[in-house]
Amino acid sequence: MPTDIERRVGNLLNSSQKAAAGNESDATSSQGGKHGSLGGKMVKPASMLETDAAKEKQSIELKQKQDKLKASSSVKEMQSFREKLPAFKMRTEFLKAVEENQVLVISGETGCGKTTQLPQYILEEGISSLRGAHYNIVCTQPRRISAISVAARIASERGESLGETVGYQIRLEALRSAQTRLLFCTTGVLLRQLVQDPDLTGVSHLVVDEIHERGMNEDFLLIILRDLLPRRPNMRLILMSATINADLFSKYFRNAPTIHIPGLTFPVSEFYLEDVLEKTHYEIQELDSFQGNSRQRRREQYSKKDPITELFEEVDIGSQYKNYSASTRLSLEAWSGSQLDLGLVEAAIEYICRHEREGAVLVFLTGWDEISKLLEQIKGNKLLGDQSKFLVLPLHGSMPTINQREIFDRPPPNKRKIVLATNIAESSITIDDVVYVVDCGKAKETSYDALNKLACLLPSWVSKASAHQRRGRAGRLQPGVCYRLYPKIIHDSMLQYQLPEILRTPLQELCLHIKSLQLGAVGSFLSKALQPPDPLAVENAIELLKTIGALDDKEELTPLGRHLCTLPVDPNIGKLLLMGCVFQCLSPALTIAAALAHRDPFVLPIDRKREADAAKRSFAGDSCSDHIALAKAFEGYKEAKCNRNERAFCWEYFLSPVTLRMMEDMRDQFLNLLSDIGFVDKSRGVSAYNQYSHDMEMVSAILCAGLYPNVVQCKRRGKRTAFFTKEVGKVDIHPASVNAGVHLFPLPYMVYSERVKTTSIYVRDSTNISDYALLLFGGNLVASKNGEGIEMLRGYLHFSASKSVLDLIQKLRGELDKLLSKKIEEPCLDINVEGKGVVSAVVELLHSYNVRY
DNA sequence: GAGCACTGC
Repeated sequence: MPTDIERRVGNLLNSSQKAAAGNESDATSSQGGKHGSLGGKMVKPASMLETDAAKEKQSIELKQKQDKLKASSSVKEMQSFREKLPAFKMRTEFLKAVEENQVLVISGETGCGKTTQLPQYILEEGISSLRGAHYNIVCTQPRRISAISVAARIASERGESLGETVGYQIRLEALRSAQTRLLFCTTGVLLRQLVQDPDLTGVSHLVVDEIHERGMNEDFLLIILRDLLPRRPNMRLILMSATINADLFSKYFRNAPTIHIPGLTFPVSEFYLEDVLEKTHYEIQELDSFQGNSRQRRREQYSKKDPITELFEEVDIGSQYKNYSASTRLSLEAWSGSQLDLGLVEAAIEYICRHEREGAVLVFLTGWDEISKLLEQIKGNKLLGDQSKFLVLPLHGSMPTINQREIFDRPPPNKRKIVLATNIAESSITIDDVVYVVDCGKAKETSYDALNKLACLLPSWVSKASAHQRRGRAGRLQPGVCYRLYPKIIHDSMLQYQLPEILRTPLQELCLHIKSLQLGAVGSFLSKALQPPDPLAVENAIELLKTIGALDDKEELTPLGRHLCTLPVDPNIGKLLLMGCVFQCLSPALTIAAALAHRDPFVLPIDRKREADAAKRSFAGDSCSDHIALAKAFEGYKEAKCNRNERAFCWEYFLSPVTLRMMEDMRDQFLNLLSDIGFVDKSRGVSAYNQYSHDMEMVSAILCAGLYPNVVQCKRRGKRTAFFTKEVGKVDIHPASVNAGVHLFPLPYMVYSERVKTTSIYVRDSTNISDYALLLFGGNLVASKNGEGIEMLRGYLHFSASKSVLDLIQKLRGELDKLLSKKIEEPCLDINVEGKGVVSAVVELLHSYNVRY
């Protein structure tokens, strides 16, 4: 480091200490924190504030309105449709059970009407018996789309407009009013509401739908509810599950009674691999170990086969399949459970198109790569490649086709629609005209390796429940057929249900949420779960929260931790937001936080991926940062929007307009929350918080502050760079990153937000940062044992420099930490006044980096 | 040197 920098920083530091001493008397006072604000628009029934007389009046009005609507012809027509649903036969029994039991478990198969009818019965009955004003029914859904569509459906069945008696509330969007008595919301919204109202005082009936999916939010909610019920003896809890595993939930709630409702769907016949081979005469070729990509082969040999696939390899094909043709038996011998044979998929589709009646085909594949390859293969197929007869559409969460109407529309006559999808089509997207399903039987699934602190995303066999759900996608409007491209023996040995999400993901955000709801010690709280997570996974989460300063040694929330609780994002991203405010990089912090918390706005087109890659790189410039690329892309979008040119802009730069709009709303939400907790004073205008928004060094520094301890060491290996992290050693930069393929980096470290094991251990997003950024904004500094440097991350990172430089940095860091903890305790403190010298010293030091490593 | 399951506050 040049000596003049050392001198200047030293001077600045000295003057800062003087400035701080002089300012002590006129330090700004704290406004205190207003935690947990949701903008005051959440479940707070107007009835709570009203007198009994007013309630009585409201109940009468509700009944009069309902009676009037019931008499209308459209509602009568709806009523006769509703009476045909299997749920209708159970109406009386259901209402009686709700009356008599605090907890009730409903299991009902698809098409039985449980989601649309049961909450509606409670509402109708309540209003009819003049209890309407006292009712406040809340029904949770795991997905935003279902909260809206179910609420809309019920409003129309009742002949009302959405937002009157029936409404919905999802993040950043609500349609409800003072008259709303039945509210559909996402589980996440209800969990946030619990911060302000831990006893759900306004709720008379709580319906938790789709609990069989075992999402993290739903499992978390169930623990809370079991503890809450004794405090709310008048509240009713109804749990709804699509599968018949109701026993598990019933037992969890002290043997709560269960009601089963049969389904009403069209029959779907099914064929397994052996039948498909007989029908198609397709011959599976043995994977030749001497040919093809040698690396691929090696990987396959190293990776142990899963137990289900192994099981099939022990089957004696000759005797097991003696009634099948010789060619089928040969194919079964050659079949590899670990590698999907796209030729087989193609053959199955071709068979359907040649021999089956009309109707759309839905193909379940695992990911982008398979969809893309199969699409290419189909293009070259003599029959299927005819674009006048076949409309082949990819359907993947990151593909631009995701919002195209074509997916849902009926194709013109004599044209067959073929959709190549991931499991997005299993529950999130419903295509009504599907008659044929081709199921490869696998899906990419996250798992969490607590020992190595490693998240994995690997293809694995789906559960029987998922296979059933996929099959059901063929029978929505008429009888259908499901072609399963795996042997029946594989199906029979699949897990009954997928492992619950709480056992498959890192738990830091959940742990922080538990602390914010004051639910006691994290470990003992989670041990009460339906299926408690691995204690090591809990320990890892708590350790991380301690490392970032959200929890103290006693596992209690620190002032920083309390701020992080109010932000509906992962704790690291929350810290990024706070540091963005403090160091006046607010705009990029909001954008980057929104993208990391929601989804990447860059789409991944199949046919133009090189161009898409180049577009992303053009935003990054020479920053070596995916995060800065995000910020720049968003800036470009905002500018284009000012010129009413955003559609063309998104098209040109491969951005998703839907994701960008969501990001805009999320930025507003974050800004409001930051203002609620005092980190932003809106009266000063946002420009006051954007002084360094275009300063790469400062933006990188707040990224470091937020994303720590997610640090990668870049080590030069000849003409290339190799990357390492503390927990897993060598990692690779994800090929979709702007840093992929860069051989040499200007700075020695990276920070990242996501590291996932797929075909290799990848860091998905990264920003190249300097050692100064890490020394000032990373973890605690510890003097090396030999006295010749500084260590971080328990000795994993080592910084050596002259003693004078190290002393200086330690001193500056000490001042910075003091300033920051004061700021965290008093969010409205102006650090440019309070710590004038410290901030300028930090800025100067971050900019002094011109030494290439 | 080569890849991007899906939700949600």
